[in-house]
Amino acid sequence: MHNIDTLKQILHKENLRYTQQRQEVWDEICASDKHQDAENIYNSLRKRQINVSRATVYRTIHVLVKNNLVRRLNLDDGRSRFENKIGIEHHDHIVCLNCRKIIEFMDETIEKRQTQIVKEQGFEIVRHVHQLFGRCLDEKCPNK
Amino acid sequence: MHNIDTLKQILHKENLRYTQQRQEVWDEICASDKHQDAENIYNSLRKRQINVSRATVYRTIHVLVKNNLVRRLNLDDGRSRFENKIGIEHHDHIVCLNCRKIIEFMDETIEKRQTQIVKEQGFEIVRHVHQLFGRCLDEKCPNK
DNA sequence: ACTTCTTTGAGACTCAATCTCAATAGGGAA
DNA sequence: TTCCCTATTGAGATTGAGTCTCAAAGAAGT
Repeated sequence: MHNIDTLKQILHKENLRYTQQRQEVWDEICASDKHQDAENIYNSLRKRQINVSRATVYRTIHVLVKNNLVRRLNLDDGRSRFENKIGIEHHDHIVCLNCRKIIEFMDETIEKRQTQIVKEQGFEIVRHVHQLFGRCLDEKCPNK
Repeated sequence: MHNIDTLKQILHKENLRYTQQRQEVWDEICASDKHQDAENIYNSLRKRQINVSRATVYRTIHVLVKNNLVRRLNLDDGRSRFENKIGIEHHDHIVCLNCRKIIEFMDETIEKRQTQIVKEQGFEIVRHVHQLFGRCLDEKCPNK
């Protein structure tokens, strides 16, 4: 399973040990296409009888984010959410303010302009945040 | 002073009373072109012998944000920052990860694409967040 | 199996932000 | 002006996401 190798590789690079808990946290993030927060990840693991502490969940996430296996999302609701980055195309997010549905988008024109703007300002870009908040027209959304 | 009228107007609309504390918080946000957090605002007022509590600072900010006199910025550093919106052109932000310098930018092309994308996805846009994080080339930046 | 050094878990702690509630103060009516 | 009603304020308690501590458990080389 490639997930095991990916993890082992970055742990080795960081001089960290390969442990069951770290593997479980990484698996949990990969297993879901939802944008889970730390508490969700913790609960999902506990529900599956996997013993991991909150502290370990948070600590593992840090390592994964630092090494670009995982992206941290801040959707202005007070907690971070996480998504697997491995084998996933870059994208940004549209969020429904009513039902919290998340849609991914990616626009070449915006990406290019962005790079251009940062260069003009004499910056070396590291990352960007681009989120569109609105109301969706979904039937099931409390909006309608 | 137009700031007084602007505030009185929205307070009236919200069935809230015009108070000295609310005026002081609003003045403080208008007085600075920095992107201050709530604690900064609170401290600036205290330093000027103005008695306001933290609770009142936070409560007032909510009203100002809700009524579009103030914009809340979340720059991923754990606390909100605020900027006056009255008489200010729309813009987004570039942030230096080293010195935390903030530069404002605005790009018509991006704004248009954004609106288009949201429409395509069947959303009604309410607001957006667009932030570019990187490293600046400023002499004084701990980066160099 | 031994040793060394890392990791883990439980719960204490931090910090921004919110809430509580008694005391204070707008502001309309008379 | 004074009265009255209700909103607002301030001090401190509380919340909640996230971090830290430290003793016990575990990885991994020898």
